[in-house]
Amino acid sequence: MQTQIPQIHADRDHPQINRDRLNAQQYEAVTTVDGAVLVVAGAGSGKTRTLVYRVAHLLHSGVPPERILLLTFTRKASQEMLWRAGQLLNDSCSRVVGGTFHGIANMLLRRYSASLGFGSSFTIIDRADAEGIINLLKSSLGFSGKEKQFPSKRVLINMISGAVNKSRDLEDLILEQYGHLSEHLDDILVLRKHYGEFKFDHGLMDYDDLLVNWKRLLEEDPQARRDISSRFSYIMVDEYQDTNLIQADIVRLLALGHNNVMVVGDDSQSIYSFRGADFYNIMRFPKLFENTQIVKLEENYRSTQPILSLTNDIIRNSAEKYTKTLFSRIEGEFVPELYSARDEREEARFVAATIRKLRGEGVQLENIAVLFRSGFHSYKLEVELGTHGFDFEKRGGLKLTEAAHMKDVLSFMRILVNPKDTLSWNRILLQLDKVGPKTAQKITATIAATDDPVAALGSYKAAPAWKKGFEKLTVLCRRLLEEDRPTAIFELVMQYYTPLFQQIYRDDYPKREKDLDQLKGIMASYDDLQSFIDDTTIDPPETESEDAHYSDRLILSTIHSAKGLEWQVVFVIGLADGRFPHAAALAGDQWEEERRLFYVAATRARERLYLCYPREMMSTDRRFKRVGMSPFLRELQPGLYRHAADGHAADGYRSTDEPSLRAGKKDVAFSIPKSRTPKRSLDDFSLGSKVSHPFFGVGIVKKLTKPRTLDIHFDRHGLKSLHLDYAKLTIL
DNA sequence: GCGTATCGCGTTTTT
DNA sequence: CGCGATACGC
Repeated sequence: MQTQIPQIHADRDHPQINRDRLNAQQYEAVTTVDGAVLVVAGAGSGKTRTLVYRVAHLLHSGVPPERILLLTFTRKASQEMLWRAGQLLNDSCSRVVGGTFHGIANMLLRRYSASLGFGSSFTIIDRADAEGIINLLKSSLGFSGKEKQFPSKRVLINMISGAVNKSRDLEDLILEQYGHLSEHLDDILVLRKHYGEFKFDHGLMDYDDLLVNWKRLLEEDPQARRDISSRFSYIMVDEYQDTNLIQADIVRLLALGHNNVMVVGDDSQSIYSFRGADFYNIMRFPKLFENTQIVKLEENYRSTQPILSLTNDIIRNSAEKYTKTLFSRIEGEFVPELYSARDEREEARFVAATIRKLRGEGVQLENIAVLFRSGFHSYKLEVELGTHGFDFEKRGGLKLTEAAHMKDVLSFMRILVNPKDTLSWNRILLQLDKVGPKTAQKITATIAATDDPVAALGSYKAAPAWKKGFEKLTVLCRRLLEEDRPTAIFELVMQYYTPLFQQIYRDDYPKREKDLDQLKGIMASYDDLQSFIDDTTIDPPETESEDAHYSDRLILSTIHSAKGLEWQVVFVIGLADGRFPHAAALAGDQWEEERRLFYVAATRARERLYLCYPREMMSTDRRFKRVGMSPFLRELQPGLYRHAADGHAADGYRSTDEPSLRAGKKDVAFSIPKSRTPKRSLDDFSLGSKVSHPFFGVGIVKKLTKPRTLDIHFDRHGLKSLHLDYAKLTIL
């Protein structure tokens, strides 16, 4: 390992680069202008900084800004980077093209729509549209009987989100994530086929379609490919471990003419495989591009050494290809603390009390974050913080535009942009009193069959019960067609929608009203509807409370939403068995991903890290159930953390029933499933043997069917066909 | 057949 | 809280 930072005095570059420090590896990455570069960088090792400096360097070397393409995970990230690069150059980087794969895809597809065989009026759908699609598909296909157990919505959300793509097929996904649902595979395949047709007929595009069509454009239209790859002669990709195979292909195709690609990533921070991301893209990169230069960044500039020692231990067992040993020269006497709480409420109290103490020591609230695996894990804490008067902001969970009332309003904008958008028509019609799924379906079918939806709407004969409301809608649509200013459209829609809104959400409409106000503000900054619609689906705005500019607030966030960020103090809560890793995570790849998720959480901390878990949690039948600490905590070496010294905390811990912690490494094998596929053989199960499944409960083995599949009759759930590699079965 | 009110139950992660 | 099942009313 290198022991000294070679200080680069970049005199031959520009003076601004001098001000900040770059180590030798970063400098190498920044200044390599030609050819493919893979930067494998650990957490907190200056990935962003490397990209920022590279943009600055390219511009300084005379590369025209519009020839640089910066692809990041969120649009915010690219804006932030370009802003920083601009600071470095005392200049603006606004002409550098930066954004997400999906955002850039959208931009290009609008421009080249002619050569792709679909009209330019398409609307983009997200997971919140899944329900509407399911309803329309179900009624038009007449799925019958079986749909009680039919996991259509979950699976459909996966399709929309791009977890299913050409390279990672639906069948694999079902087996991996819904092993016990494999009996529905045929139904799901039928659903998928019709879903594809449905989208095409109604000008809808999901996340995967954006990428697939971008790739098609590059592959099938040589002229477009040449245009695009000569337009962007320097490609940079951040968070490369979160790209899927289609994205990797797009990068390859983009660089076909020049090979100037730099990707930055960390295989041990790959946490998005459920969405189709494949971190092997990092391993494949050198094969894709000849003479790839590999740069490793191993110094961590974020965390103190005690924190780093612990986080290194978290990933010690995971099988990573690019082994990095992170080190830090930031000293710190604070050793990460483990707090074992009696229950969730006490865990919340500990967090609140510790935060209060930290504030007393002068730590600003905005420098503290509480992270957790799933959105609802913070409910108890939110209550607790509320009573203590702490101001907090929650990240993760529903996006602003995914809320029902937002979708309602946006539907009007969407039909104006894309009159074929049956999904939005359906939503609008459902708002009417006495109009349900069936009626809405009939009307949308009529509308879809004509070229002039509004005329069709006008001549549709309404039943007396909902005639009045329907006529109002027709009038609104006519008036909307005469407007093209977004703000005017918003006003018209609100005039119509407000009474309905107050009726539909009469219990809590005041709260939702604020969101609508916010939408008005956002719309005012656009002058055409199309780009407004695209932006809000691809990159939904955050929900903002009234005092958004008052920034001294605690952050509560899912770990996924905390990616790439850092705080002085980080609490990770809910580190209990069954909660983290998520109960449905299977041994093997999914288990490893959960471990990396924990790694990502812990590496967000600069100075202080608190790991907390409750020993008792509410289980499904409203009873309290004792739970142990997360297996990921149990496998840590005891010397790397200490127990929170806070009053009753220590006592609470001593009395627990978890000897494995004190015993340390010795007991590790006990709690961790053998990694990769736990090969259990069929021989272990004989006909008639009694087994237990975490969800279905107790059952009897009835039949051995396919190679590794069992038919089991469960007392409470009937006959299920389970795959040995995926179902968590215990022999009783 | 369709729409609506109500109760009870379970909640992964998201560009 | 949001969603599914269920019962009731037109």
